Amino acid sequence: MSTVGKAVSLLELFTLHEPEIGLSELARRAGLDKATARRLLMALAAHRLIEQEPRSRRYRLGAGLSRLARIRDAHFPFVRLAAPVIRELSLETGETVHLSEFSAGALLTLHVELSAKANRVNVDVGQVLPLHGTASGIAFLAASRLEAVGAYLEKPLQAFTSFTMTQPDDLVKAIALAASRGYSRSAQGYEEGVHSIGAAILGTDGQPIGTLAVASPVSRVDDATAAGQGEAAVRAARLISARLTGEA
Amino acid sequence: MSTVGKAVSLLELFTLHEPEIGLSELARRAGLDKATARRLLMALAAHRLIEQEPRSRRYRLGAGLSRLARIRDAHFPFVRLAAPVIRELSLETGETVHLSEFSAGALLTLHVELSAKANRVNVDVGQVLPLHGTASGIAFLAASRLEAVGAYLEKPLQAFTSFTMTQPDDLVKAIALAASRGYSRSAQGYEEGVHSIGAAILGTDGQPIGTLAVASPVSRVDDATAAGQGEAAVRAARLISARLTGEA
DNA sequence: CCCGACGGTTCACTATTTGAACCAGTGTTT
DNA sequence: AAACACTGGTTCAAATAGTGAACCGTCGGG
Repeated sequence: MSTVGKAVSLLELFTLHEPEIGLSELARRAGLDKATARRLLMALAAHRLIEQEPRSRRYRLGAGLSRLARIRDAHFPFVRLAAPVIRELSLETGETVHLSEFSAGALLTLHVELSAKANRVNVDVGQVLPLHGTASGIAFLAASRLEAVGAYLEKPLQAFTSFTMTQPDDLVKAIALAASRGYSRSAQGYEEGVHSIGAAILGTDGQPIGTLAVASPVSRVDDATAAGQGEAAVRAARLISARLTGEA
Repeated sequence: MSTVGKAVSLLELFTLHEPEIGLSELARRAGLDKATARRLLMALAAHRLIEQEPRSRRYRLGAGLSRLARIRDAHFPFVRLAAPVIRELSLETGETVHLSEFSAGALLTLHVELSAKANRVNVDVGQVLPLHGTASGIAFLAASRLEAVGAYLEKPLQAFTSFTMTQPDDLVKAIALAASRGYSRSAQGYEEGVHSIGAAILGTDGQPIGTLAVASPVSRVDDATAAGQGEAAVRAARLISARLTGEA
């Protein structure tokens, strides 16, 4: 791997649950030598992508990231515009709702609004979702150009659970159904016990740029509930699309 | 420079005003070979810190940055908590107000709320402010521990304008005055024609973590105006500090 | 139809990165 | 209090990864 890749993978070790990590631990998890990890951290720190807590000497993500993200968000205010709609949808459905952006062949989870219920689905910001096997992915493919779908189906489809669709034919049917309904439905295709309803969010050129999904425990969802969530998800996705393109 | 440093400096070429740049332009500005720049961009793109617009083939900052920034902000919600207060202060004073975070020996501008007036001070997100020579810096030093101030004064002080304080003695006096008043005042110490009032924002341990500053054209500020801005800045800074530490 | 941009690729050369072994400090266990 | 097991941090010869001049093909004016 390139040294740049190694440096970035150090950044990716930090999570919402573990925002500060020590040198040895970082080196261990990244599979790097301590000396190497430190040199990379110092290089990142010089540009403020990493900061070191002076007292504990532990490392954390730096202010430079906030800065760069602000530049990106100003140009492409996806999360900023979508967040309130996601929140509203979560309150309306009572379920966890997450927002993903398409990036490098997969969906990257950018924002999550958790259900208030005790029995809820937990999703982490940063989780990478495959296009097949998740409701978000199916919804995304259903809104994509046919050639993009074809290219994706060329590659082998990894199974994540025993429910994951791995046959291109099955996937094509699911995509067609999602296209006709406007939303996708998927149960346990990526994680056991999770039911999801997904809808695509479109950019200015009409191409999908991301998705939102309502995620519930399978036990809580029947066909009628799913249909209701679907309608709500489509409305929310359309609202975000409209705001992105400057309407409303 | 390390390859990591080069890669990050590519990221830093993107600004609010120029959020998409082509390969040759990036290489030129970073002082890198085209082949090198491309390899670094690919490494960054693999981790979604960079994206490439498929049509124009130009590069832009990637979704991975939003993700990492969200992790940082969740741990350390500085901008999120401060932004509304900054906005309020800008409306109240009618002037540009900017928020900075201390990082690696300097203040990094994270957020700006511009004045509605035609004749206003413009500040860019990402601008790095020195501790001496800016109202923000003086306010920060005034809230810092004495040993930190001493260490900073050891190093030579660069002059940015003919008004920049470069004598440690002068700086000590300015810091003492700021400490007694609660806010700092600086005219044209960093940029010609700009008058600023700064106030420090304190973290949970009582140590300063950043500043806010009201920036006006010098022509618009007399002593009474400055005093008013100072009081307002202190109130705003205290409010942000309180919110950071969980109060209010 | 040429010219000069552009994005992208190749490969011999070389400079940067690597990691085992080494400190020093700290807190726990014996 | 001595031994231990961690931690963060440093060094330098060996090896790997990075570099850039020269090369495509393409695009858009003049």
